Amino acid sequence: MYRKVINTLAILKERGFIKQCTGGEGEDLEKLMSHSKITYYIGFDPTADSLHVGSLVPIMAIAHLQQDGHIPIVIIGGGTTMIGDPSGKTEMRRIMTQDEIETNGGKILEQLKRYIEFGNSENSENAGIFLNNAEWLLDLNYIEFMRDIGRYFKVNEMIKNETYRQRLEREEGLSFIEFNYQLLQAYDFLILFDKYNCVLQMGGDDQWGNILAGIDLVRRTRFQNVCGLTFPLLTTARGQKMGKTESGTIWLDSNKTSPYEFYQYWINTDDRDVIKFLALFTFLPMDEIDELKKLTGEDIRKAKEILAYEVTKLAHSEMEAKKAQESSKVLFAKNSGGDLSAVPTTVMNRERFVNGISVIDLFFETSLITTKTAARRLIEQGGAYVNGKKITINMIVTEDYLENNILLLRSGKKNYHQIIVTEDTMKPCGEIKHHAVD
RNA sequence: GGGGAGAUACCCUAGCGGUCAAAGGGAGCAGACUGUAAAUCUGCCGGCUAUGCCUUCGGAGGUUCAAAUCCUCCUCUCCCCA
Repeated sequence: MYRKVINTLAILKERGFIKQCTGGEGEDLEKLMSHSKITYYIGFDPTADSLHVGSLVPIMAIAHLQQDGHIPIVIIGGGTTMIGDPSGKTEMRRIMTQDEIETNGGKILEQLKRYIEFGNSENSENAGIFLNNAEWLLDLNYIEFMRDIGRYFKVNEMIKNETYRQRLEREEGLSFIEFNYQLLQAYDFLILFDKYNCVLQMGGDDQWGNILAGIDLVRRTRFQNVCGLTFPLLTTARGQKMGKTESGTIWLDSNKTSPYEFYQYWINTDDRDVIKFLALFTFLPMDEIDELKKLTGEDIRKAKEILAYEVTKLAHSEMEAKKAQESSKVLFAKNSGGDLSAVPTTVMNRERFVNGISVIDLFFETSLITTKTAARRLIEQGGAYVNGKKITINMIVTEDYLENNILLLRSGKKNYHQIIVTEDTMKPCGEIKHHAVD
């Protein structure tokens, strides 16, 4: 391991993971962590069947701590999701079934395994623990809960909380079950403290109030000091939410966002974000990152390439990262003859080209555009290319255009798509899905 | 429970009988410039078998030659009072 710094917290701090921390500058936590290995937890939202780039901050934070020997607990909010966290939401969230949550949770666990070690047995001293809080929330008895837990929450304190105050002030309405969210999350912390001696909860900065509520609950019921830590809520330099692009969310699931697209997302990082992202989303040592910080102008692209490669390697695999990198180099750095297999691909039968296929139809059948009107517009505006040549609206593409049974389409400056032509008439047409391979 | 306001394209928002596929802004796309960055400027921005046709203005009906605009009912949202 590259680690030179002993103090884990210092690592998180210097890499930009810490927004707020209990105990001033985190002295309490520092003390706790220096004495012994601690158990800490983060909750993930199981509302989607995949995590996305926005979840990478907590994931990396968990990984850093685990690499230092601490024991992570990941919980998915199977119980709390059924209520919906009002934090920062203007509307109530859709209520999901346990089934959906279970399924999503399973997929999320698989993704987390790339970053965090979860041992089923005692194969590791600090293997991660994966839990669904439905386990203890679903069977709660209302009266008992009110008596044992509810009594510790003062409504006048709660409504001072930013989360609730906004909702109350705007008179948008805050339903009683949403108001209870904080109690449940605090209760999670208490349960984890009791069962696993979990002493630290981490989360996005919007979770600060909920985390403090949990800390209070443990103090009041168990007379023990536990800690909390929040991550900054990241936006890109342009003010976009992390992981959201024009074309949608950047998922960790390779079926939803291919490794190539994933790589492209990162290599297109804004200049101003590169160093910050290297620190947060890769395990590169800080002194190396400091070196990259010296790059200016066009050279910053080198740092972006490293960022894209490293992050893709973590999320998918070294092989996928290499393929994505090579394909990108062929397309953008004009390294000819390289491997283009990572580029989004559509397979079509040779038959289609015998009589020729109109460029509108050709583009329409790829994921480059979604309607024929868009295809027409793209071509008319001069943004469509086949094999690097600008095309016109009436063009018909025939076998003559094929180069080794491949057509390379381009939309705009940087959206590539290849069409592979097959002789086999039995093979169905369609997009090829990319799967991450270890 | 009483009173009021509203639901318009991806989002915000105008339109309030024909000239409305629907102003403006944002987002997005394309072009120029560049470094697969940012900023800036220009064009596009419902769909299609495309100088025309089709479907849109919460839902269902109705009035009219003509409805996003008027009427009726329904659904939902917000505000004020209790």
